[in-house]
Amino acid sequence: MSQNVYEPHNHSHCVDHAIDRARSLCEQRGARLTKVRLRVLELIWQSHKPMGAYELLAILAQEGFNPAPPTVYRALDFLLDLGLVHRLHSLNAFVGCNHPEDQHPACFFVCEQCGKAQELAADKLQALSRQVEELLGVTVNHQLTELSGICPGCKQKALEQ
Amino acid sequence: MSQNVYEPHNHSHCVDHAIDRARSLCEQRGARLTKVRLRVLELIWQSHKPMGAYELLAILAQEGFNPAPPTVYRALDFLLDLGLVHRLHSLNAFVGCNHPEDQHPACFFVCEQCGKAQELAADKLQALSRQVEELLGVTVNHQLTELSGICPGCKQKALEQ
DNA sequence: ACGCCTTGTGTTATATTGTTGCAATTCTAT
DNA sequence: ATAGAATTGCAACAATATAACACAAGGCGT
Ligand SMILES: [Zn+2]
Ligand SMILES: [Zn+2]
Ligand SMILES: [Zn+2]
Ligand SMILES: [Zn+2]
Repeated sequence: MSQNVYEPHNHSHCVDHAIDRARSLCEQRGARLTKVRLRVLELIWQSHKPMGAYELLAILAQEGFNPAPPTVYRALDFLLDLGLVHRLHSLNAFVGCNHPEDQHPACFFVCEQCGKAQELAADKLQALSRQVEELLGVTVNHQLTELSGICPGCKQKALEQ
Repeated sequence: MSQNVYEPHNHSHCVDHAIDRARSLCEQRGARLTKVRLRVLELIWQSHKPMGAYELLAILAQEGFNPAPPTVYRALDFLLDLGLVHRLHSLNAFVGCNHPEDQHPACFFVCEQCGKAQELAADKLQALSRQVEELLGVTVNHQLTELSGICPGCKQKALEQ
């Protein structure tokens, strides 16, 4: 289990670690972490709130990058392939992964109020996957669980009003 | 656990049951299962392959319904609210639910080859939900798990070629 | 350094999916 | 009958994602 993003924490640690791991993972895999790709990853890690492709694109455009959709989608595809980010389909958004080294089924809780996403360790989910394989005789290739609701902070704010 | 859609079965039973339950659920809730709504539900149940909104719309248009996007999205919203269909975000598609009576976290396996979707009983998932609530102090409102891979039939076909 | 191949990028256009707003109609209940 | 609510028709439009093709940059053996 990773840290809890709903609690105060030194977020620059999140960012630094993410970028470091991205660099070493790329080196290890012989992949090129180019300027756009790195910048997209940085932007995604600016907060724990998943970002949309066009939200990213707008910022890239301001910063002088080629302001066309393929720019950001290519970078995102690259990052997704390496496991450096996850895609949250229910939000059409992307969020950084905090343990890209090992492939894993993604599981996220997203606060419907503040939008922050917390990735969860997926031991149970791996088990689910195996169970489904036995039950149906299928082979599972991908798996994504998306939970949403209200985080403690937003509950508190709601009470105060 | 529901039946296995990857095995041969009398599919008209699936359809009939689904429509019957839809009618009684609507009556019970004082909701109106209008012509468009019923037709959309029927179309969705034509197979176990999730259908896209515009795929549905094209058929509706052929059948003389108002051929504008809101037509189908409104019907889908209605069906989603009642729990008669589930939305598979990773496919941008919709599939019938086989036990709409009780609200439940959705869990589907979708074959990447033939596209058929099997809904799975979610005992473990309900447990996951509670676990996440305790762990993070959050309240879970929605939950969706989407698995994908290859079903037995498609494995077999692959071998034969 | 040179050519060669692979990978990444620029550019334009287009496809797909989903929403908003408002008027007209139909249903329902008093 | 009539008021209020739910449903539908209609016309734009917004948001998300991909295709196709040309060009540039980097990596590699010679
Ligand atoms: Zn952080
Ligand atoms: Zn992850
Ligand atoms: Zn069936
Ligand atoms: Zn269901």
